Amino acid sequence: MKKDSGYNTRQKEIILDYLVKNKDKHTNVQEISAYLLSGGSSVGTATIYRQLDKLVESGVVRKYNFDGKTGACYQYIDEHEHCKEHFHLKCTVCGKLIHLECDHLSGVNEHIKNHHGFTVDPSQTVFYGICAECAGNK
Amino acid sequence: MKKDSGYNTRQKEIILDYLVKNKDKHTNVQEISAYLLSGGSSVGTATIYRQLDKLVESGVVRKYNFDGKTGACYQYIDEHEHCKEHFHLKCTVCGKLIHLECDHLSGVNEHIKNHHGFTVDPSQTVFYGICAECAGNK
DNA sequence: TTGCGTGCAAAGGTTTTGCATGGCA
DNA sequence: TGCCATGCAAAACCTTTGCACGCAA
Repeated sequence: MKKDSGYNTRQKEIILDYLVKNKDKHTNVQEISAYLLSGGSSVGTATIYRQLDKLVESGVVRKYNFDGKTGACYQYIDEHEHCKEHFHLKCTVCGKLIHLECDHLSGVNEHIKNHHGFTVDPSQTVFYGICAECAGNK
Repeated sequence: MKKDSGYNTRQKEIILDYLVKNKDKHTNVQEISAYLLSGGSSVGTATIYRQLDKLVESGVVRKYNFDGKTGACYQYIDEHEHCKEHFHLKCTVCGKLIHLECDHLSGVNEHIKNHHGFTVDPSQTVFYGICAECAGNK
C-alpha cells in the first residue's frame, strides 16, 4: 500500500470526488466516465483506469469483480485505517458495504490460522451476498 | 436453476467430463479448449461458452471471477460435497487457491444470516491472506 | 526544467452474436 | 422432420499500452 505521492490534477480530483460522493455504492468506469461527461469535463478512459489503479494501490478505493457482471466495480473506502478489526459484508445487488462488528465471528480467523495454517488478512477479506433489504425486494 | 433439458452431444459430454475430472480445481475456457485440442477433439470456443452457460444455469457448475486475473473460472460442483460450506482461501503471496471444507465454519454463514440479516454467497466469497508455506518462507 | 499525467488511438484479451450447417430426438 | 447445437468469423466489450503533448512542482 503505497502513499499517494502523485501530482494534483483536475482529473484526479474530480474522479476522487465522484467516488467519495458515491461511497455508499459501487461504481464502474463507465459510470465515472458518463458522470464526468455530463458535468462538462471530459476525461479519457485510460486516465480513469490509471487513476483508479493508483487509488486501489494506495488503499483509498477497493476493486471488486462480480460473477455475473462483466467489468470491475470500484468503491471508496471510508476510514480505511480502522477496518482491520471487523468483517465486511458487501451486497452484490445494491452495492452497500456493511461493517460488521461481531464477537461471534472474531474467532473465525483464529480458527483458520490454527487449524488450517492460513493467516487471513481481514482488511482485504469481504463476504459477498445479499443484504436484508435486497432479499426482501423480490 | 433450470433443469438440464438439452440434447446429448459429443461436445457437451467431453466438456462436462473434463470439468468432473478436474472438480478439485478451477479451470477456464482456455484450459478446456487446450485439453480438447490435445485429445484430438476440436470444439469451438463459442460452444464451450454456451455449454458452460447452461451448466452454470442448471447449477452443475459454478463461475468465479478473481481480482488479479482476467477471465472467468469454472468449477464442477459435486452435489454431495456441496452440503458443507465451501470457503476459498487465496494466498496473496503465491496466488494459490485453497478450497476449505470445514465443519467449524459451516455455522458462520448461518450466524450472519440469522443475526445480521445478510445472506452470504459462498461461491463469491474469498478469504485473502497468507498460506502456511509462504508464511514459513520468510 | 523535469518527469509524471493526459488524451487518443491502437492493441490485447475475453465473451457474445449472427448465420448457415450439422445432428439429436 | 423440427429444433437445438455447433463452427466460424465478426462484433462487442473491457482494459492496457505506446506515444506525443500538457502541466504540476
